Amino acid sequence: MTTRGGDGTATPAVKTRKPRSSRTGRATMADVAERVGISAITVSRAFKRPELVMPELRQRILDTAQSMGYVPNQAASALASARSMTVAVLIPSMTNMVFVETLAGIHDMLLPRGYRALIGVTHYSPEEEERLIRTYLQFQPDGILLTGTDHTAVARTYLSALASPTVHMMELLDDPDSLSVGCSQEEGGRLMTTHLLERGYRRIGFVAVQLDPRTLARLDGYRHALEEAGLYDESRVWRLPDPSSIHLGAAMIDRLMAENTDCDAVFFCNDDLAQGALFQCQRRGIRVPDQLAVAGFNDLPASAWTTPTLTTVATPRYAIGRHAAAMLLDLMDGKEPPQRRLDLGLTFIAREST
Amino acid sequence: MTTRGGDGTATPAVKTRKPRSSRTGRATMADVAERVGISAITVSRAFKRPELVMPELRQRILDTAQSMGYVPNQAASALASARSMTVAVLIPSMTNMVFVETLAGIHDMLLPRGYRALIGVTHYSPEEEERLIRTYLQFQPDGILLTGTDHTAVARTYLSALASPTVHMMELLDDPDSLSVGCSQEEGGRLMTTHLLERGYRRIGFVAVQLDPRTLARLDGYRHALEEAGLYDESRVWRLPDPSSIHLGAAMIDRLMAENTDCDAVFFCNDDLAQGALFQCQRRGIRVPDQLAVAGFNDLPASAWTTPTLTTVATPRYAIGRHAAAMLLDLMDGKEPPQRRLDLGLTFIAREST
DNA sequence: CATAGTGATGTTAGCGCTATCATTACCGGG
DNA sequence: CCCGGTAATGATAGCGCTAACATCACTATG
Repeated sequence: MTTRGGDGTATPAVKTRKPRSSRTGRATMADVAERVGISAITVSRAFKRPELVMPELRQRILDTAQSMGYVPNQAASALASARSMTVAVLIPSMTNMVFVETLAGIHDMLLPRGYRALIGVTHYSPEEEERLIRTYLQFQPDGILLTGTDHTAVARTYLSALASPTVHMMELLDDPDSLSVGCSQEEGGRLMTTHLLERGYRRIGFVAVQLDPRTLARLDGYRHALEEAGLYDESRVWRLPDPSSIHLGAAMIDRLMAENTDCDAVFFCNDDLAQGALFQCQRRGIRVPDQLAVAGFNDLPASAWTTPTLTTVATPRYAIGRHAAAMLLDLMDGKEPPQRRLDLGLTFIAREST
Repeated sequence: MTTRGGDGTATPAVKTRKPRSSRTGRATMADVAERVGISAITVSRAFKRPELVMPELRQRILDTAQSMGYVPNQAASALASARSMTVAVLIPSMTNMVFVETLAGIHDMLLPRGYRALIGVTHYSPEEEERLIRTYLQFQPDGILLTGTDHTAVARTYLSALASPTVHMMELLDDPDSLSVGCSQEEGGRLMTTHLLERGYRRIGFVAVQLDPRTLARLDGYRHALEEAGLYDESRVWRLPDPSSIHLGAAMIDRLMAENTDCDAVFFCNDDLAQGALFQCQRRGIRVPDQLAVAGFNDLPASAWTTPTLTTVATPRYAIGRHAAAMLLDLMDGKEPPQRRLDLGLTFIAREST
């Protein structure tokens, strides 16, 4: 007495097992197993838990698989095991070397452990980030790496509800429930400003572009340092929402000259801008640092080679990527990482431009 | 009379449906269907084929899914439909802007069509590329984008056997079975060399680094142009396997000076090197282009700002990414692309350094 | 020499979704 | 009023793999 309709299909038929090669034409685990004369699970183990299979048999399985052009199906594996071996990584930009180097650190830590990174670019927009989180959650990532700490409310809901381990990179979070690896952008801004003060500059300007949270934190550091010295002047701060570029840095020099600024030093929120500024100063015959000091942030490769070389603050982005990935690996293994908030510090680099 | 052993399990039992939330704690399609009071397949259709579901029902499904925090499981979808909606993209380097911009073009074309890119970095090694192809084939990508045309024999076997549509980027292939989008690197080398000859330079050097096929093709173009002019001299060619960098370009200037070269112009195989060379010339007081002309390749952003500005050849890498992705989309739709070999050309840019 | 232990392999069931076919309701035309 | 056609939804059966348990052969132990 089954719920199905009586005898239905005359007889269950010969159960046409036609294992050889799936729909897609690719060989399956069952095909390999049949050829070797064993069961599929042993093939699975030969790949995933080699120590459980006798060496000679294992070798025979691998050889056969190779000769049949067998490639494991990751989707089937992920479905059956509930582990995608994938980490979603969201960064604001791919044309900014800072994030690319962070990615390199992440890759170098994840790949040897068998994890793959799924990279998404948010273009500095929390809304786009939310959209990407939604998309990438479909891949059931075993972990998530996010840049920065400003996410939309909906994004936060997704992340907490689905409870994939998540680590925030670049900025540091004080919330004890969250994990973060980075450095204090505010301290970086303060460090540079203090240096400029020590060098005797008194009318220090600041150029902020993109206006992402990290840029604004640097601006805060700059402001605090100048306020403490009683030298902060809002009129020496330029805020532009445009994306950063060498071109924009050069244009800012033109603008400062046109506005007849009284600045004796300008702190650009990153090295791209500062390099553009140096190039334009050279073009216009503005003597750096005598007439105008120029400072940057991040320490890009070219900054050690411009004329004059650029004073800047080096950020440990490769290390940030590595450590964030390492922290995530701990979490994915169910281990508690040594620290939930890892400050990797900054390195101030004094060069000729100040 | 079934092949299975008689009545076996006493009665088919209550078929313990415990649908609410899967192993992973996430809501499944069945959960959403149950809540709405419909069958799972309709939920599937509401997401994938919305035109097949009545608008009000569809809205009710989407709302319910949203409220339950339902996220489709991509692995299950891929397994059932044999479509991963994923494209594997292999590039040689991520710190080289050229490839990053290619990636941007690929993304911009694929994402709106619902495809995701799985990015792999080969570090200019065909062996590493082969390894990555093997790894990424596990994801059953619906298409593959490769950089360049030199792949290992094994890699070729994988690609032809598994027959995922594949497009080669950057270089052009003459093989009518393969698809490629790019520009002629050889022509680029020839273009620049011809320009230098026209400017009156007669002792033109060439610095090749990394020694990847594209660099060597540029070198070929340089050699052919000089041979035609009867001015080729092997002693003016420097070949270094090192990765490209500003630092190396600067070091090459030192080396040329130390070797007391008679070159009146040097064609660097890319802009990074050429920029480093310009920086170092400035440092050492070598007048460019009077004393020594400097030329690059690729047209990076900074090349328009150095002192002097850099003569170079602009490569259409963003367009290459876009067109390669478009070609792949055609193939994945089963359509034959308009052309199997797409030359996007090059733009010669004369500036102050020559 | 019975027994528990260990190592190697197999059986079964089901992950969450979609292809395929089936079903149902409703429509207009002859 | 029957019929075929269409639009909307459902039932069933897997996709290819692995978790969990089962089995079997062999070894060490008292």
